[in-house]
Amino acid sequence: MRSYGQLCAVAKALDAVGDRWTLLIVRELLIRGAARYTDLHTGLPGIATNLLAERLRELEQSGVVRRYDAPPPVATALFELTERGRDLEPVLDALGRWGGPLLAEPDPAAAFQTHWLALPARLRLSDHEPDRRPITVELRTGDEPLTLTTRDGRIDARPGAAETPDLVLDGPPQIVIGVLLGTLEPDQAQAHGLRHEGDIALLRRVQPRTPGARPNDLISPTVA
Amino acid sequence: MRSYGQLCAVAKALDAVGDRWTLLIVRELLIRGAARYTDLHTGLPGIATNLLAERLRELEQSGVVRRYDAPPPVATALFELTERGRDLEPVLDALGRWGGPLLAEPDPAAAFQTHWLALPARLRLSDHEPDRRPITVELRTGDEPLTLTTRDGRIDARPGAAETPDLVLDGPPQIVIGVLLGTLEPDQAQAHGLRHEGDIALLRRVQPRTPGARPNDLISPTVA
DNA sequence: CAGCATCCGCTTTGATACTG
DNA sequence: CAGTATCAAAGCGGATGCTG
Repeated sequence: MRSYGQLCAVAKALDAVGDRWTLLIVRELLIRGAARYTDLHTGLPGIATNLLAERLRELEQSGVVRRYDAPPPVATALFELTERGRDLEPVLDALGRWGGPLLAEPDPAAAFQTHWLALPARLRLSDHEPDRRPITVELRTGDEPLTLTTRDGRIDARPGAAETPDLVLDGPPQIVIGVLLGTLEPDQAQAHGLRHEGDIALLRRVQPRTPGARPNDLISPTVA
Repeated sequence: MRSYGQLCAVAKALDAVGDRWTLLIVRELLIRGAARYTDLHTGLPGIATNLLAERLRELEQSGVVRRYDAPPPVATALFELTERGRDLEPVLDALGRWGGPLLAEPDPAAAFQTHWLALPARLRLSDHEPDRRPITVELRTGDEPLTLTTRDGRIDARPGAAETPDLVLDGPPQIVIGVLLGTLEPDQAQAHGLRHEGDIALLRRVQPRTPGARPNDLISPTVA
């Protein structure tokens, strides 16, 4: 992109990561750690392959992304964030918090991939009772299951099913997101297609405590 | 802009404010409060006038900006952020913190306007001794002076000179920024053109205490 | 003058095809 | 798998003109 040419920290940041797709590439790398080109391409539905290649080059150039050859027997190129790149997490966090309410608008054409939930899960959920036995929540709401586990007061998110989940949530993505973030009450969520197995009361242990999210905020009137 | 079409809070946020210039328009409105079209245009050097008009329309559409007619005798249109728009402040804050180190690269072509300092001043400086007499710092480093004053532990920034400043800083923008944020030691700053009148020791009262910014971080080796 | 709209050349993006 | 090549469409930047 052409530089804004302004001696301003915000403008300089946007010079580096303000291009179309760039921050979503960072999102993918924050979620996945190291990733292959193909992983990034499938995690960013809609991106043109030449753009992905060009953005990765620019991000490498600006010190946000590191590219390296995976050791044998993998023998493929991998991309990962540098420390400077991981420093973008607060930017993604702020954008995600601001954008959260926008998920309420029904958008039937929107793509959804379960691993996208890993970022809000790590940034916005936590374990309020870290001294009790760890718990495992399995989400079934997209292309693959996602498993959340508590560890040291924080939440880990990993793709795949859990062996012995304490709670399984199954339903439309918007509803699962809403019930996880506490913007949708469980009974409301069930009316919108949420199904669960296990102890739904465990949710309170990980939901954000911060007020500010009013109940049903995430669900627009047309849905609710 | 074309939507990313992804059910992800970050992608939705970028759908709304990811367009070129959009977040810089929000920056101007965060700094200025209410602003006229012409104020925005001069505060955003390089933007095409039709783009500014189009972005303002989009921001109004998405509930970020409110447009209204100023009461007589002003009789001009004013733009200001809605509450939803002011909620973008953490996004600008995160971007600015990440972009701060990029200001170190010398960029002779870059434009600079003093009022841009008002945002980092409010977000990153504070008064660590709010019970003492308020202080006033005048910055002379761009198109117009900027005056910082302490109030209730926070920092107000207003354009214009101070009547009786406790400290006046004068010098190149990068140097003044560095010395304010504490990434440049006063003696180093003086070697790079900083001049001051008054009590330079007052700086410690408002500089960020957060570590993380290492001395001279803001000044690249080629400058320092 | 403030607040745009129009026009035009240039750059960026998106979609698809192709390659080592 | 990991891209490059190609080309049409959309977006942007700059200049200019219009309107209250």
